[in-house]
Amino acid sequence: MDHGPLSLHHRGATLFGHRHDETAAAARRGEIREVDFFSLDTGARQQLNGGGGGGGRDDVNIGLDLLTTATDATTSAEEKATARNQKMEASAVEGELRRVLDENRRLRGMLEELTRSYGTLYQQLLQVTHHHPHQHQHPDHLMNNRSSLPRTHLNPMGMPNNTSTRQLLEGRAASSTAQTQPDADEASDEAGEASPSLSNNAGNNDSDGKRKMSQDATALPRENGEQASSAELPGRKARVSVRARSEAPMISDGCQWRKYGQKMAKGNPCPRAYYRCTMAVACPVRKQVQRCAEDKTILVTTYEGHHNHPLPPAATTMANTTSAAAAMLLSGPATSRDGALLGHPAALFHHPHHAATTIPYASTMATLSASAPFPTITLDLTQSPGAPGLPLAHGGLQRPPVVGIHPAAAPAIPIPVASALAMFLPQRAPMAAAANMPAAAAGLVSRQQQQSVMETVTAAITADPNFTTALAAAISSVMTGGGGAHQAHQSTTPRGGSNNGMGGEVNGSAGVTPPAAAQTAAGGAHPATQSCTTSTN
DNA sequence: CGGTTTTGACCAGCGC
DNA sequence: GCGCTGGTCAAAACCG
Repeated sequence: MDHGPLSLHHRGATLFGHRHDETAAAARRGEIREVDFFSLDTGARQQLNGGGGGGGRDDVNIGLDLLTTATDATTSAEEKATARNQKMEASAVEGELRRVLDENRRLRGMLEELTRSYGTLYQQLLQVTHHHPHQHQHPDHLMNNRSSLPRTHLNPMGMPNNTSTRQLLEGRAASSTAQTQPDADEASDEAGEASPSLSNNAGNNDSDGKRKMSQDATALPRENGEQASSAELPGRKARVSVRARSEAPMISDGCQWRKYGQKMAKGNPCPRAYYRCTMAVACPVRKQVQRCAEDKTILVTTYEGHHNHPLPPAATTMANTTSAAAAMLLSGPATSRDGALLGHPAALFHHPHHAATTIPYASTMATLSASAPFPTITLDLTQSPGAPGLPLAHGGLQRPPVVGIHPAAAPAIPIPVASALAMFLPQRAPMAAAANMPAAAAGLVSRQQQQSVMETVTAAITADPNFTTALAAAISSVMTGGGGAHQAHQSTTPRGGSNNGMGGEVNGSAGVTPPAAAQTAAGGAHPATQSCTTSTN
């Protein structure tokens, strides 16, 4: 705001004057994205054209001249002085532009990066959660009672579902815990979840059933005709709440939404808006948008339901986040008690060997609230390490950011993000060993290799200011290092033959489970998330 | 004109 | 049973 015409003016000048060097350099550093560049370019041009009929362009030309004619021998001394001044000004402008560029880039890429990062993180969390033996200590019926319903809502944004992830995990878990029966059931469960819900809502009108619709609609029919057990716990639906700083009335998550209601919620002067997805007919996904009462710059978006249609790549990032978060919420110990929910992942993350490892750029708190009417996980994207309003200030670390998992009624337990990865890594080998894996497969993730991978992960994350890239690289390293075990586990899954890990998931799903495949493909189509998505799936 | 937003009304769940 | 609250519906208004 403060930059106003000046900044735009500067942008224009620099864009025209330095795009060949600075932009290229920035592009090499990965700091400038195409969208940012062109948006700025457009904005600058608009500003230039709109304000003074080409006057801005003259300034731009001056800027160009500064660079090209400053050493011109034919320039008069006066012109040289002027050029010198202008060059200094250009330098200042350049610096200002860099700052503005960076700010603009961060703002524009904020949501995408956040969602992508957290999607990845929570897929990791999901995986870790599934590693936890507690999950398999619960009887199958308990799992069904609690998890069947919510799991139909696990993909609030219709991400490539967690099917592949869960298959992977369940495969590991099955081999690690030897409790194959619940896993098999869950696997079939997931097969059902991966099935399209298109047929489900084909005859469902909004006018029929009202709230029942939102429950039944999200209780997708299983592939084998089995009905989701939504009726078992009609009042409990998984929700994923995302807190993010945004001046916009609604965060752009890649989906199309139609507002169908607005309500004044108790205790909040800001109205709560209700949206439903309009990307497909009868898509059951809904979301609520409300500003935080305490800080109106914080936008709280709560997702609920499961898309019954493929999503654009942009939407899969949020899908990854919300779905994995919901999965983490719901795939924990088969209990709705906060303490248990807390204990499960927290115990995992407080690994003595890795708890001290931190990732510099993660900056969120995840709040599990199972005591609410709906089990809700809140992803707080406002816990920025940088300045307020710049949740992903790439360079502005001020404190070790953490991911916390805690019940609503308890103080957050900060968990170093790398612990998630750390826990993800070292657990693989022990789990593999416990699962009586082939020695060759289990040996792929030896202690030393774990350490090496961990170091690689840490190095990648700490070296790259781009958290997403770093995380992708980290996870790629993880998957590369543990790929053997991974695939060995994968082969134990009911559908392991089709989904042999990472890239295989995309390819395999493309012809196996059409809707999930479409979603998976959509997710995989995201250039930046591909490595993460496919790796973790 | 079709899609979206607005807004009052309705309904269900829950606590007292 | 009653009131409160959250969630949804649906008609009217609005918009491109």
